[in-house]
Amino acid sequence: MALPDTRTKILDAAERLFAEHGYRGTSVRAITDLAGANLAAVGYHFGSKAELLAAVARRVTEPIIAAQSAGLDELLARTPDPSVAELVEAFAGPLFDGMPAGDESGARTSRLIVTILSDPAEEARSWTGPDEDTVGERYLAAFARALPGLAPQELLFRMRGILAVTAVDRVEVYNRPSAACPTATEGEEARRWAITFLTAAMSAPPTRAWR
Amino acid sequence: MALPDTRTKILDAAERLFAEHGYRGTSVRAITDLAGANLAAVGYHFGSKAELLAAVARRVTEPIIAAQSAGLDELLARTPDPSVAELVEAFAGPLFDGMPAGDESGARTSRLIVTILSDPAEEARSWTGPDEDTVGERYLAAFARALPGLAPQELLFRMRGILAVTAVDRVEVYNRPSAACPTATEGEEARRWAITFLTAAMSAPPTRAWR
DNA sequence: AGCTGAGTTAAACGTTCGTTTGAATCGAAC
DNA sequence: GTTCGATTCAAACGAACGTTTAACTCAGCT
Repeated sequence: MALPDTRTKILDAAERLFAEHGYRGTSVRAITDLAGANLAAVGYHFGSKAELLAAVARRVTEPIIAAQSAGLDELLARTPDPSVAELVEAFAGPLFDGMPAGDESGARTSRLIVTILSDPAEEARSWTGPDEDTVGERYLAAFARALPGLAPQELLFRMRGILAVTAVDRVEVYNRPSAACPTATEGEEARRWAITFLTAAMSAPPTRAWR
Repeated sequence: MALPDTRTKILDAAERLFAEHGYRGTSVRAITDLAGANLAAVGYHFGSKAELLAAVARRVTEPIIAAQSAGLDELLARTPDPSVAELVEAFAGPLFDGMPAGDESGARTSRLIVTILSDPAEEARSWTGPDEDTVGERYLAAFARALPGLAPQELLFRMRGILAVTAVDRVEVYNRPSAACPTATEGEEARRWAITFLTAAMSAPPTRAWR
């Protein structure tokens, strides 16, 4: 087996530590120690700690938004008007993938996303791949067709709710004190619970106008 | 008007800065500078930065859980078996209160709660008032009666979903680039959207057992 | 006037941080 | 064998951090 080079060793260590302790709670020294690399390797390979975070974030989010995009493509190839349940599954499902079995990397990447998205450090919000916006807008349009009569702002609110439920659940799974490693069935159960929870929520009739 | 003493001036400044930049992103010097107090005042009045965070968290969360508890009391005094919609309103409503009008303090406290709850720093999770557990368990029991046939674990998942939706929505409202101050109608709209979204989600039929 | 104790102050403590430096090391090309 | 670019290394840089110290202020009391 080819041993990984320093660059990916640093990426792996940073992914783990950023997920556990956040951006500000992780020192470059802790990353290079865990990676078995020299302190200056971060500066050499990535330029700065903030650019290292951007590289970690891109590596983690790329397969997820790719799966979301592919899922929507499949759906639209089968029918021009997918149901709310199908859209929820295609959108929220990839956020749960990579999780199951003893492998803890799935839970870690989920937690990493949440940690990055909720990190108050401005460095944690500046990486912005261009693709996740377009896939979000495509789903927005599909949901708008599946939910006629729903005001655009309320639809936006509900789509944020999807991200909220999936993200916070993953954090909770990761944080639970006992049984640190969720079993495969637990991960699959959470996925199914989230789908039913969110499908019902998205399918709710529009809120009547105020007053 | 009585000018506030140093202790509350520090509490106010810390609440604002913790909400904006998180625990690790806020220095004691920044707090005392904003409060117009001396650097050593934090150590004198609170002991340490971590204990200051605990004091801020308690001051913010106490009225919210008090309102949640009072709302449940009112509900149970009226009927022994409240509906899911009533329970959602009583539980999630106080998380939206204090928000409206040009006053930005409501949005700030909401963001503070989210920032603290999601902060990876261990100091941010150690304050734990004893009351919020009991009120959570009381709502759990009430929801269990209103939703017979729902497995306890799935019910727990759904209650976490309530917190997730309300919390993340508030962050998004606070973070929006344009129109930094949400108007009263926007705050009230978000509250009503959340109630319908969450009522539908909580009322979903139980997920069928896996396989 | 003199003492007391809570509160404030400037200054410094030791530590950790992200980053930079310049030399050492290595395999491949010539 | 020598040169070269890429990589790794130990060491140090200055800045910022949380905390502590000891002197100082000042109202309230005897």
